Amino acid sequence: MDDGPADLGDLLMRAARTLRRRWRDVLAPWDLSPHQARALKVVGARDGVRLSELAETLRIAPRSATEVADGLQERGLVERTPDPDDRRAVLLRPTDEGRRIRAEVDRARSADSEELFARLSPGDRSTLARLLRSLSDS
Amino acid sequence: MDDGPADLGDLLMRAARTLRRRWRDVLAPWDLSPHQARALKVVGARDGVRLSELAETLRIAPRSATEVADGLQERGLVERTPDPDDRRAVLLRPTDEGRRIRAEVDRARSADSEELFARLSPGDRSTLARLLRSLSDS
DNA sequence: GAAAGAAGCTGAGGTTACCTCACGGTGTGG
DNA sequence: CCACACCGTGAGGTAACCTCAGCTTCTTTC
Repeated sequence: MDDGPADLGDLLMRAARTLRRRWRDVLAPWDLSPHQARALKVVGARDGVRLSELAETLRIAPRSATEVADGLQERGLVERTPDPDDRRAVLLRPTDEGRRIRAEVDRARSADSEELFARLSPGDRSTLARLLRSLSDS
Repeated sequence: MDDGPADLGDLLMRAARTLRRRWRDVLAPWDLSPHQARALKVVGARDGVRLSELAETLRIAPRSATEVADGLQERGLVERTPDPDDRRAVLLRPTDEGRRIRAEVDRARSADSEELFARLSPGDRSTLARLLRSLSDS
């Protein structure tokens, strides 16, 4: 009942938590962790992504990217192929199944996002976008 | 350089990540995890907090609250005292040191928060507060 | 005024998602 | 061609969660 936190930081965190929880729920049917979903999206985005690129994009250590890739590969969503240009490197690319799942998840997520932000008027939404944009990163 | 994500959900997450990272940095001097800091704040808020209350406030399992409390107790920031009204229960209360640290952290955090949100005009700040509030939880 | 059950905390042990370090295979600049 | 940097991954560790079981203590119910 106390909608207490007058502090903007708290409010931002709280809203983010709501969104994160929702996203987790949205993802549940596919049994993907948020990170895996994000990785799948990255891998699907352009064709052939190096582990190191994935690590950088996800902002995790290279070793951890290996693990995320393992998880996705076990589920048959991505496959590892050698990089023809650099035999040290491995390229990740989505399988057909991976592409399909990626599309489904994308759809579900944006539908959910729509639903959440439907609480705001269009004007409010664009205001929010502007404000959040100016807060991101330095 | 790509301020790419047109999606409000992404923007919100991104802003939250910025804030979270900052908060972690702010906390670093005291070697406290975000959760510990939050717990310390809760314990300091009203005098004598049960483990179970702490768990509920932090939205973690009771067992996990025990661990958070352990951590804080090891650092000498809180102490466990038996609840006079219910001998099953344990009350957490801050030590003097705990109170001191709590105040310092509070100050540092709100200073940092100020600094971040200073990018926005006062009007924008209150608009943001309103919008975030309406997004929180259901 | 017991006896049954619920509630409070914690020990034991597991999971997840990270990490660092070391290593073998591979490119690259002097 | 050689020293060095870089790629992915095995090994092993940590932090922060979790569930389940167990002990102690209320509370309710007959």
